[in-house]
Amino acid sequence: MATGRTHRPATRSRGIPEATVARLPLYLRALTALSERSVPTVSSEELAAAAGVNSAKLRKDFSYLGSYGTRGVGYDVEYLVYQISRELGLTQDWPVVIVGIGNLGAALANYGGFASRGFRVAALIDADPAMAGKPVAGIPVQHTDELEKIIDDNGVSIGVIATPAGAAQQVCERLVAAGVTSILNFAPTVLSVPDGVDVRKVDLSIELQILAFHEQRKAGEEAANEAAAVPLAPKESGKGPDGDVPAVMPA
Amino acid sequence: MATGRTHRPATRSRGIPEATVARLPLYLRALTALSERSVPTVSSEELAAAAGVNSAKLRKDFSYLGSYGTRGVGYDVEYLVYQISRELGLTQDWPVVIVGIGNLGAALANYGGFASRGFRVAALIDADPAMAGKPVAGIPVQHTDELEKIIDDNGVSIGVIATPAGAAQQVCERLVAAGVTSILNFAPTVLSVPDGVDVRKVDLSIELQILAFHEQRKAGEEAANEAAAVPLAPKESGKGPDGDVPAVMPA
DNA sequence: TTGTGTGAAACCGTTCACAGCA
DNA sequence: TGCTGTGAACGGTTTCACACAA
Repeated sequence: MATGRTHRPATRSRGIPEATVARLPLYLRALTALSERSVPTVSSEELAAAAGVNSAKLRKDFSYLGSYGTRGVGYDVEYLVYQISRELGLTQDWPVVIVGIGNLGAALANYGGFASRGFRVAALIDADPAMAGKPVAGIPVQHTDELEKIIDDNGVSIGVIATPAGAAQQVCERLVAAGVTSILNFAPTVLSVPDGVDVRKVDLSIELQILAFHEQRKAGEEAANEAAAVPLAPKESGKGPDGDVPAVMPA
Repeated sequence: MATGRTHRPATRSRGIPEATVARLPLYLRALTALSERSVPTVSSEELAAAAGVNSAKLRKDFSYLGSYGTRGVGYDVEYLVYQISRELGLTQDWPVVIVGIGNLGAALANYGGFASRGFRVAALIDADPAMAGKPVAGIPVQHTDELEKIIDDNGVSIGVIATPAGAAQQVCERLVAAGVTSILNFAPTVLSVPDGVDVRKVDLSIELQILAFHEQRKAGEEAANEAAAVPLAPKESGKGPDGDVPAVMPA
């Protein structure tokens, strides 16, 4: 940094906790909104509220990046936007390919927030020959045969898999073999990848199931049909919500 | 349970750790696949591999549900499928509404895995009057005006928000006011909800940014242009990836 | 002998509370 | 005085390692 004498990097760069990394985009979004409203500075309290976290967590998170911020005042919005962007690697261009241009793939290609923040859809790839050449979100779909060439020509290191579950592992292997080292997986499958390749998954079905779990608990508590404090009660009698155990039983 | 004498519930039901709950759908998926292949039993090792976790974690997770499983043998697949389904609340029907039928909303409506596992798309809702009546995934889109009535008539407690960011908070408030207590949010905004309402968010842009962070780190390590072990080196000179700090600087 | 179930230890993330700087 | 930056306490999660049941 040219003029950054007052800001010593301290714990610089090595070992930002994963939980913190996952929140940086949240802070960045809140800061960008403030920046657009030309707000010059924010306190940890205000920014935390905008990002939906508590202020202690936010301050701790920022402390891993260095001592940006002025005691008694707060944080300089523009400066923080830059620092977080740089930390996340958003000051560079990330070409991305989307494989599997069904409903979801098309939605992703059209998603605006995708193209903002440094990500650029370099290509859309689908296995269906009938799709080839058809433009989606202004980008012509290319056939899977071209996958390796596309990755190579565009220097793609991030791939998005939006194929059916059955095709995902195979697509993943081709992406990795072609040089992709980060994968965002929308297919409902566990992907096996070699060391050094990052996979993040987004799974609608799993999210819904987690919600259902909590929803069921709420319903159960609400109608407190089981006596409130029964730590070790027998309650052996058949009391399933909708029948009993299925045909097959364990030994 | 009728014949479940051998399986004492132990820690039953109260307080399954959140991290465990989040993995149950993963186990369920792996078990369902085994079930379809008529595999009668699995060891923790095998199932863990299929679910992409390690076996110690899996056993610990299952221990919160009770002592299903036979020492020296493994777990009965069908029985576990049932127990996890019940724990997650998937033995009952969950009507779901999707609000915002753009590219993403349509993709969600068409997503098959959605409709499986107990979730049923009760209605599609959009603010655009031109969409009203148009069928998406075989379900006619209804106008936002009908939102409260739809929630009420169908006893909906889970809502999916796939609107633009600007509309999300307002839609959220209407859903909550109408009785929805679990929300899956695809809009890139922080939603404010009253206590007792669960929100889970899915954010493509955030996932990509997290990948970019790690990707950048890999690139930095690979080309180890900064001398390997320099814990407290000055390195003050301008060395930004693409220029230096922006115009606005902190005090 | 095999593989589950689980205390105990190690690890990570969050919250507290306050010293210290502008 | 106000708000950041951070050590220390806390709580949750993962891993270890082994007793114990089939």
